[in-house]
Amino acid sequence: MARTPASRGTRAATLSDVARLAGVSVATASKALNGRNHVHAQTRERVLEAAAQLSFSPNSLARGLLAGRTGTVGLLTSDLVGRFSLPILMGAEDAFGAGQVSVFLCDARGDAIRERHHVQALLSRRVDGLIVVGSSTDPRPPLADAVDVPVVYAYAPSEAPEDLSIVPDNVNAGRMAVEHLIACGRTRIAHISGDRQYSAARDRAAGAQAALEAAGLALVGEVAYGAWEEGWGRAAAGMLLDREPGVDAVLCGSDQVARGVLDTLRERGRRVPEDVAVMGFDNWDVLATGARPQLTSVDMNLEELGRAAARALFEAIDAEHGRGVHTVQCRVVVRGSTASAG
Amino acid sequence: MARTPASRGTRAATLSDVARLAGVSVATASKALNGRNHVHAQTRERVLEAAAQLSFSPNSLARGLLAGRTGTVGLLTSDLVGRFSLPILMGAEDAFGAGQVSVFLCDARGDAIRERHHVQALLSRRVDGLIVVGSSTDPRPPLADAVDVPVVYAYAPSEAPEDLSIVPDNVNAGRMAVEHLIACGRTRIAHISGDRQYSAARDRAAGAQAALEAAGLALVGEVAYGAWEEGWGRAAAGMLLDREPGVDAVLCGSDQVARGVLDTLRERGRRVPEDVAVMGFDNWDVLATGARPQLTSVDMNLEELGRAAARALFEAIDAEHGRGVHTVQCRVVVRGSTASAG
DNA sequence: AAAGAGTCCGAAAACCTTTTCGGTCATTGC
DNA sequence: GCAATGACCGAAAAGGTTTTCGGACTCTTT
Repeated sequence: MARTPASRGTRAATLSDVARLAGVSVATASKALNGRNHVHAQTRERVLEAAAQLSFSPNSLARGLLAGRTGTVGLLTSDLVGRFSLPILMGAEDAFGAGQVSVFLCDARGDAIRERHHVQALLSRRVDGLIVVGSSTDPRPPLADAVDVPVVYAYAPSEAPEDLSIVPDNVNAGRMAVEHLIACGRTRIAHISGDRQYSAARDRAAGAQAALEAAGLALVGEVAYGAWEEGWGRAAAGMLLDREPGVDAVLCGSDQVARGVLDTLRERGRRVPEDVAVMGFDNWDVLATGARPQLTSVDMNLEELGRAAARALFEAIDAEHGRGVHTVQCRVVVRGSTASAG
Repeated sequence: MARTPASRGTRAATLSDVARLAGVSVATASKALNGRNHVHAQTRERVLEAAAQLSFSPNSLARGLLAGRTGTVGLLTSDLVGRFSLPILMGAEDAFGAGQVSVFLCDARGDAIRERHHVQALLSRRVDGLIVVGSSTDPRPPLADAVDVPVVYAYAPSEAPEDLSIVPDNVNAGRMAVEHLIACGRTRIAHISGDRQYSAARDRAAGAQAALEAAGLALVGEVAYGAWEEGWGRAAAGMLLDREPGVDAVLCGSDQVARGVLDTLRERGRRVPEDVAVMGFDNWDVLATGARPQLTSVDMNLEELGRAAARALFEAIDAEHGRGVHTVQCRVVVRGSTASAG
């Protein structure tokens, strides 16, 4: 006999089946399985045994329908392929997965139409909350639809100030980077960054310059904005060495840029870190640990950001909705490219 | 008044609300909204209007409870952080998202206990099917629990031959790579690969050697197994040049290894591709396009693999369950590192 | 004008679980 | 022995949707 969908295995056991096998009513079975009041120990034992025998698993749909809560949340990303969504997603999944919450994953591909479609689908599935993950740290418009569940924006803050957003602290990241270079004894520090259109680039530069001023120093040359690519790093490093041969540290806007800078320094015969220290941002493992020497980088703690977003959503579901933009701190991961100058 | 969870917004509108506003019964409202038989056009219009006014969105829980189908699937990955799960996940999400299916994402972190926990949770949510994504192409044990919904294994095949698995064709990938190098006029081809423990490394090497034999050639030296790291590529390339100075092409086990090989070739004064052609596997964009010259690489079409897994799951849900291991073809992405030797 | 056909709508059951409330039984104290 | 109490169990409703079936109404045909 062909295995049609209807006949695939025996239909999952229901509470009625368990109750019948245990010789009790469904009400008693429910109470026994949920550890509720006033069930005789012996009866409970019978019910548990029956449930195990039928490998009973309560239907979450029915439960959710009744309770008005589903124990699910939606994770709406606009750019799954990107480097930054993933760790955030990991952290969120981590924080939720520890409890009883399951995560719906949706990728809007940066398309507003698709985003609305996904939001509608999630609402129809009665998610308890929503996390919206952006693909850059630039603010994004809030969700188009009116949603009656809590929403937390992660990485990219919402443009609406009354929304709750959790973002990395790029300004402080720039500050910490420069402070590390200064602690390594560097004083002639240049900054080769990525695309100026990105607030991440501007914020990091602002933080870096603030730290320099605080130390009574100034940047060597201007901030060199360009692209988030190795090729830009190579080219910009060449120009920098031509114009400012005395530079003793290069802070790079990303690890990709830093890889390019390292290449050019090597070719020009500058030793790293003895002659010039190099730092990146993002702590992208494959780039940072494959470099020669291994690359010191600022980690944005994205996984922690994801966990923070999940926690914030929990709180918003259970009680009051938080507001405004919160930041997650970053940290410097020290590797060979910034060993202290003897 | 404090906004308690109960008072957050007005409770979502139900079909009864719509029916009442339209002045019809819930049955009629349901039929009108679902385009069913025998509803007067004018009545339907009234219902649609009422639904729009209340921004009614049908409760998927109730629908799923009744239909026995939820329109959800579980995506169980063992290694979300890894490079390979993500595109597969993208492709699957893509194929599902086009329809009416939502995806539950779970990361088991490579832990069997956690995996069982997630499977139980997914079954309790009555998913219609399951995709299990491995973190390497080595076979993995099948799911521990008996599941009464279709399961498709992606990337890592199941050890059980009666399960349905969809994997990249690594043997053919190796073959295609060597054929490309031969087409570029190379005859003295060496192979520097990654960790021998991985079947991906062994399969690619086997395919490469088969293609060489078919062309009446032989590998220069032995296959150099090592680690999936740039450092190994640099070291192995050094040894290779010492032992086999006449080599005119290096096939690398991954793009990371290839980056290391490129570095050493440059330092030894070998021009790429004029003197030595270099190829990688994986087509990891950030590594391949950042290299000098840009790196020719074999793309495993992982996103297509994810789509194929989703399609296979669709079929298994609707009808008969397929069996055995299916492969997805890969393709060579040509860049500067293998330009034809004049 | 009556019968038949066709069109449209509504009542009710089904899906599965949880919770409330009432009922049964035994036990205990007087 | 009787009433009160407590322990345990079961009936029923609720949650929102879809579907089936029967009923009511209208229009056409003879």
